[in-house]
Amino acid sequence: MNYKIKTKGNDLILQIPKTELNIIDTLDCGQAFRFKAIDENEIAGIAFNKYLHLTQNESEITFYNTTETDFENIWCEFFDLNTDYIKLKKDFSKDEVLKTAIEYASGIRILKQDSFEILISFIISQNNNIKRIKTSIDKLCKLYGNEIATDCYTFPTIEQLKDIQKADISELGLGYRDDYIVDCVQKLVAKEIIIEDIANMDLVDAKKELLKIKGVGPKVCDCVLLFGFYKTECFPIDTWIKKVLAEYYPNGFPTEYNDVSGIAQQYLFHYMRTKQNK
DNA sequence: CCCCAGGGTAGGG
DNA sequence: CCCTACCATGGG
Repeated sequence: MNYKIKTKGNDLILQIPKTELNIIDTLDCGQAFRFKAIDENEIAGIAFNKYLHLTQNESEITFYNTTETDFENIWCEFFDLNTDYIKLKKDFSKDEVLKTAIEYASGIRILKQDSFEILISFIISQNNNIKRIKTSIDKLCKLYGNEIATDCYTFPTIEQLKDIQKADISELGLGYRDDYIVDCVQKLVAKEIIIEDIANMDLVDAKKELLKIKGVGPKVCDCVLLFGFYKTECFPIDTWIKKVLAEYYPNGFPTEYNDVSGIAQQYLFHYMRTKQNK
């Protein structure tokens, strides 16, 4: 990690340019669903069973009530701080479209999130919109997670969800995705799929495992592998990326980025989805 | 009323 | 292999 940290009372300060980690763009660009922006430079939410409250200026991020131990054990990896995004973005910027998307939101990084949380979240995401995905996940956490602060709930564990039936989660408003969540939990509880093992599999086997779950197709599978297992060669193609490919890459996405195309994908996704409103 | 959303399944050709 | 109707729900 090339960035300096210091403590200030109970808070921890990370010295990093906003162009290398923008907390709002990163936490609220559709890869995570549990953070809410408070204003332009402030955001809070829950990840890895911890409540995280951040503010930011051009050169520093303040992690409120955060120990150095938690930073080193959790947040350093969570924000992918050991990857050189300056080099990545330099390579990406040889491509004009990517260059535009990166200039639009250069502080996006891929979050290394909990694989079970990502699996459930992206099953919910199918043919759905981000606002509604967040609402459903919030309800799931409130119903089955632990309250770690006032009205702040952890994402439930497999154990906490092990007995759920379709009727139990009808209030989440998932529609037909009820069955998919139940099927997923049941396969994990039965150890038909062992989620920890997927991290050590090659891509072909990992995909084969995830595709056993109802409601997991190629796109959800790629999202789970990218956001939940940091398989950066996975390039999820949703409705927005379909538009990107149709509009800007009629001859296909450049193969030279194959091993990190998933990271490039996130800049393109965010650009395409939000450029009109900014 | 319409269309759309970080798509997938089942069923038919 | 490909194609497509259908799938609940809420936001715009």
